[in-house]
Amino acid sequence: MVTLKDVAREAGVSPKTVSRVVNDDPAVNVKTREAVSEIIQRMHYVPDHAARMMRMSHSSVVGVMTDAVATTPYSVDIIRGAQSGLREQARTMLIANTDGDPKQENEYWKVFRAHKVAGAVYATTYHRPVDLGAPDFERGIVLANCYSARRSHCSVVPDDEGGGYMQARHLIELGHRRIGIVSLSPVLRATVLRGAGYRTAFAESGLFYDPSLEVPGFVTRPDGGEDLVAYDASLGLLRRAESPTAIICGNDQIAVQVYAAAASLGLSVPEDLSVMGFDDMTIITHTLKPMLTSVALPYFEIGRTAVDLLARINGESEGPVPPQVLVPCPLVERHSCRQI
Amino acid sequence: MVTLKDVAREAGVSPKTVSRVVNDDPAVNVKTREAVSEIIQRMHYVPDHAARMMRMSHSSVVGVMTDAVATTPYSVDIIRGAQSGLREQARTMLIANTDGDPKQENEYWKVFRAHKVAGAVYATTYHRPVDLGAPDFERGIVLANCYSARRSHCSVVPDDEGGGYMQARHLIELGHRRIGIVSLSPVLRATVLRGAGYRTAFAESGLFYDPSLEVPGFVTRPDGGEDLVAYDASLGLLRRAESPTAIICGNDQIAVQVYAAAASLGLSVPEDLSVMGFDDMTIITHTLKPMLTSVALPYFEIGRTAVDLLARINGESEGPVPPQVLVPCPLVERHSCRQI
DNA sequence: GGGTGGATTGACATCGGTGTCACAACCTGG
DNA sequence: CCAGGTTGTGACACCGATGTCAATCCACCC
Repeated sequence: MVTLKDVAREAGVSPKTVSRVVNDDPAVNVKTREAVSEIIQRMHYVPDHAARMMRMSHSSVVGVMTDAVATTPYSVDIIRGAQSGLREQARTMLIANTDGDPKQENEYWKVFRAHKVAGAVYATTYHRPVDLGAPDFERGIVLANCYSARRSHCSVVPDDEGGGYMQARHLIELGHRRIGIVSLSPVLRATVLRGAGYRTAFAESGLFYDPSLEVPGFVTRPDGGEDLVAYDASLGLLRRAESPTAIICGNDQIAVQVYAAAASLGLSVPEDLSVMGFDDMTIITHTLKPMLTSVALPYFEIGRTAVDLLARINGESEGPVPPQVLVPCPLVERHSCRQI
Repeated sequence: MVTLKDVAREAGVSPKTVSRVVNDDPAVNVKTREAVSEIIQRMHYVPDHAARMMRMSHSSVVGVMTDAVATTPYSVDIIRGAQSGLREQARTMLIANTDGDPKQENEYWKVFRAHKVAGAVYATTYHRPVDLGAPDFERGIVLANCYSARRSHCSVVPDDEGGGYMQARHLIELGHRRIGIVSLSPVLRATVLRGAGYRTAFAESGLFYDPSLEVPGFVTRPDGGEDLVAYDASLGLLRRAESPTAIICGNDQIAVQVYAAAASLGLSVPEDLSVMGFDDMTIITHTLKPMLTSVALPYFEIGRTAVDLLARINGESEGPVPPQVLVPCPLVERHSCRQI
């Protein structure tokens, strides 16, 4: 390994001077700097992270702890977003996947401490409350896609209520008046929030919110798993005397089954029925025919915002540190909704 | 920060003895060990990774570099698999997402060097050849989901040929004789390999491979993007005089459109048409009605195998170091294929 | 000529662990 | 009772960087 001393010897200067060049200390003569830089290049010198970290007693690494961000495809974009932000901060990412096991979590908090990480992001697969307990970790923690019920850490979450509002309002603006809803499991926070959004949009336009037009697309089995029953649920909706002209779906998977149910009744999308998804999983939205209009979960932005917030908490960048940041869920228009 | 010395002072022993306890050195009296352990617990002492790494001049971190493992959902399982293996090795993971940009890659190879990572896994989104050039990195590198055309690094890749063989053979065993294929873009290595698999299965059973029954489900646009045209492609197949009784799909997205095309012709799956997917993306396979039989891409296993291989390269575990490991693609039976 | 001050540079201690080697205490057998 | 071995422990240097502070050089001014 090439060390600072090696470079110094080669350049005929002291190690400290090389250190100054490496760290862009302005108090170095231009000629010296150039000579040393040249030698650094030539010798492929890379400063030893461990030594630097030890001396400075903090590292340029941020820990990211997740329950199982891979389970829902695309929530992994939280990781990508975080990575993108960290790159700009010239930081790197130590990642820990705990499968939600508190024992593993504790272990990894220790690992983070051992690595003296500059802070941590705790990301979850679903938007939900978490209780971190009192992790053995003294640096800043930011929650991503989850929030602390006890408000003990600041959090970055998707604006599900706004997303629900967007879904409903877009359809209302297209002229729809009878709008069915095939929702996610009612225990999910997202379902509650989006429901609030629907109602706001309905109320704004003087529409009556008819509870019988909202049916669950997933049901919970006794064993805790979930069954997707959107096909039958939407069939029920579409067979009603006064059937809806549009259906809002709790996610894009539900939309797949709504398409199938409509097809089985000889209805075509969007001529006979407008369909609106949620999540904007391109693997589905681009695959359905016609391509599905959906409201996106801004995972990438959530990850990015989380690391930005972390930098603020650590005082490395300017700006306020709000206890919670809501990231908007943008509407992505494609071809499954039409004016009536 | 609590240091080794603090613990030593508190316990009335030398720092070296504490170090021995931390590292499970057997040459410590049981009573001493217990006393020291107790104090370590009480003081929440965590050994400083940086200091240890500096002294030992290697770290317990493995670098994982990816182009954009998040793009295809589930290929992120490579990361989960790697993590799972590393956990057993008591290692952690430094992750770098380069978006395939060689400049970023070079930057991150340096970061890996600076961190003295024990080795690196280079993972890609699609199964493809890569040319790493000569990265400025002296530790072991294992390729995951990609391979070196110049055989300069060892690799772990899915057995696409075997997967194609499984798809075809399963349908043949169910009695199908006219089998259509809606494939991926022909430029993909996966397409070529699976094609070989189909042919092997056909030949084994004395079936004639009819090229007119194979049509592409994706076409490449002039701008390099891909359009999913499986709907029309499969319509063409199904409208033929002697239409196929089963369709093999290049991936699960294609299967979605095959289902739709079949529905539009009044054909139902699997009664009138058996459909076989590839990739086993549960978000699709569990969503389609009936649920889709598919061949899984073993991303998790690929990630795990890659870090196991890395440990072998580094001599930390026993076993041979083959230049390439093929991970089988298992068939996952659901309800979209039936006996005829 | 001597003093002043800014610009550069270097000597040295230090961060928190671990390797090396010496040393004390305790056995064990002749 | 002592040589020789085993066991347990500690003193000390060192890994590779950086902070502190002092030294040196040079231009400039009175």
